[in-house]
Amino acid sequence: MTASRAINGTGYVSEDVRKKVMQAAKALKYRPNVLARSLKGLSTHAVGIMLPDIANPFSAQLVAGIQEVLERSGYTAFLATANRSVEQEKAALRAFVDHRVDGILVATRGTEIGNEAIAAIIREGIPVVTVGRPIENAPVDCVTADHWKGAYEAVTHLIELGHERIGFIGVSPEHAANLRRFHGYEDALKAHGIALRSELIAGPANGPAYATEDDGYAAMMQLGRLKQPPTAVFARNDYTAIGALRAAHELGFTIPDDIAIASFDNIPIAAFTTPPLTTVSQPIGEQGRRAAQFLIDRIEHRFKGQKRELCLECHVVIRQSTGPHRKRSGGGK
Amino acid sequence: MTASRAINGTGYVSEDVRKKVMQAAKALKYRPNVLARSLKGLSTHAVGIMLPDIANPFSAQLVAGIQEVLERSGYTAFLATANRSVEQEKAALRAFVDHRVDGILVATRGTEIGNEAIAAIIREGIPVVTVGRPIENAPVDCVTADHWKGAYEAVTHLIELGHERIGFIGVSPEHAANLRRFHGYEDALKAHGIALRSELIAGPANGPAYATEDDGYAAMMQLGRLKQPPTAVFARNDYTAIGALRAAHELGFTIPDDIAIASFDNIPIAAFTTPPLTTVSQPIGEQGRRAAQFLIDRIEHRFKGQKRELCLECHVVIRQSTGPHRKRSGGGK
DNA sequence: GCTCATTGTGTTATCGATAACAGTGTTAAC
DNA sequence: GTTAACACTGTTATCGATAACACAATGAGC
Repeated sequence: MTASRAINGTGYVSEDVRKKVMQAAKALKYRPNVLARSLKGLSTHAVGIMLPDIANPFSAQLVAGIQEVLERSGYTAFLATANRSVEQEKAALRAFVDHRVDGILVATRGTEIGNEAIAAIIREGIPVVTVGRPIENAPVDCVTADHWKGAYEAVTHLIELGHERIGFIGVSPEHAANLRRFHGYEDALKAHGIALRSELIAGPANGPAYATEDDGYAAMMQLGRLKQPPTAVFARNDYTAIGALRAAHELGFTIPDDIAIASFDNIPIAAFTTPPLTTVSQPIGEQGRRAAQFLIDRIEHRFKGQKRELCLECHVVIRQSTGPHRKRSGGGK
Repeated sequence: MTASRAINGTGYVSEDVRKKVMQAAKALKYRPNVLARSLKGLSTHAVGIMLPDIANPFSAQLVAGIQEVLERSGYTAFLATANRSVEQEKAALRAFVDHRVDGILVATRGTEIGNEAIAAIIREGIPVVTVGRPIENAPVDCVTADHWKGAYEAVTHLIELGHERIGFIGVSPEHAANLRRFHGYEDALKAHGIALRSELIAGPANGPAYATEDDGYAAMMQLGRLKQPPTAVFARNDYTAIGALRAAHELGFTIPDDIAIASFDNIPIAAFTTPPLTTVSQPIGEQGRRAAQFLIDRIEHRFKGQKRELCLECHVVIRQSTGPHRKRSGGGK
């Protein structure tokens, strides 16, 4: 009808009629049916956000950043969680597509299958932007933090404190290859002329997927029982570091005197552990804001290039878990 | 077409045709258009979950519980966060309704306006179930934990340790009336013949809405500077308690010897503060599961009564922040 | 006065799924 | 052998919004 024109302000409508329509709309509490609209291929003004999980303080800050930008542009966000199950992730992505969101932000860890699912969505013409998960072979914009550099600087910090036997906790040697944080560790050692020792690398064997507190506990137990344990470890993330702390205490090590621990993420708990953790902080909110902007640019056809990638800086937060290193009586080869 | 019958398994379709349709569907990667379906008033098999925010570990556990049940019944969940803004909450609820979810789970704190928005949704025929937020005057099912009893038991624990001057942190005396945790505090004192002293109640003046770490800090500063400070405080939630801990340390109080602190929620950090917090744990996952079941019962018309309310038990987790009370030299009137 | 542009309004068709109905053929019942 | 019941399949109309078009009425320009 003419009503559609009046409400959307498109085409010719006399002021007179327009007012009447608006009044009637208010009186009847009219709300346009988003579904009917999108059935015709129009925008739903909704975007989906795919998260690894919700417990994660990372997710919270990321979503806050994303929402800030989305709201400003009139988009609504629907969230979904994968809970580390590729099945759940695929189901949620499908649900987003089925409900015709205008675009999707993906912040889960990468897997082969997941990447294929994302590529399929792109092929359907729905824009996708990932956070912390660059995707090869598909025109998917990506925003990340420089995990490599963050890890590099944290490990350099350990080296500058005098450590030479520095372990890595949170991934098995076989799966370390595609973990940027591991490369940062590796390269920092190399840059200071320290040889990489695979016996100082410990973590779960289930691929590069994730690493939990329990994984950290197990890994530290393994390293702590070596004839010559490391004098410092870099943990892949704070949860892993917390598990490592627990193991170190049980083994009777004093932190940081016997073993210094640094990690990654700077989650809130990291400031409250005993001792508080030295860890790498990444600009999460900013990643969310940038990613959201990338997505909106795609949705509104303001950016049509092949692929944009953005990498933001991290910084090391120094706390007591790496306090000044004193050589142990029998230690230091 | 006949295709619809084949795919949905309704009405008569010969086995022969059914197979052909299924094959074609697979070949074309056919996905039914949920929107078109719901345009006809049918189910979208999606439900909305309205959360206060995401940082909250409460949200995480709640969603996990909810998802568990939803998934089993073939529903997809879309989450949204209110971030303490009634505006955002209303916008998100409207978005859920616009996108025709089958039902909504609401876990935000109550406000007058929010309640009215929920009542309006119910009137539109969309089932709503709330968690921890009973709503008067509307047929909204609700699942809660017994905050009253939890607080009652925590405060009783303090009393049994010998405390008599027990403060309450996290709400101003004027707004305490509709806070169940406060009533638990009040009634525990009364039951043990201890008079309520309004000078020992401190919290933000901005209504019963919420209380943060900063609120806890400010409140403890206020109580700690009294001529006769309390020997114990009960904090409305763990964040508030953490702020209170910080203030107490700054004021030079030793916890628990000078002031014992108990709180509510048992968030993960609570086990890692110095000293670890005695706090009340509520069965969050179970609340989520029950609420989800309530909602599905409504959606699938398996329950048609006026209103169901369910209240689950809490329990006190004793840690070092309330360690055995030793009378202070000059204290204890 | 005629043509044409401009402004305003109503009509039809469409998106995809499906309910309701209208057919066709086949078998069973009396 | 006629009627009735059943099995199957195709047709039409519908949900709500809107693009595309058709049709008025008005005024400008020559």
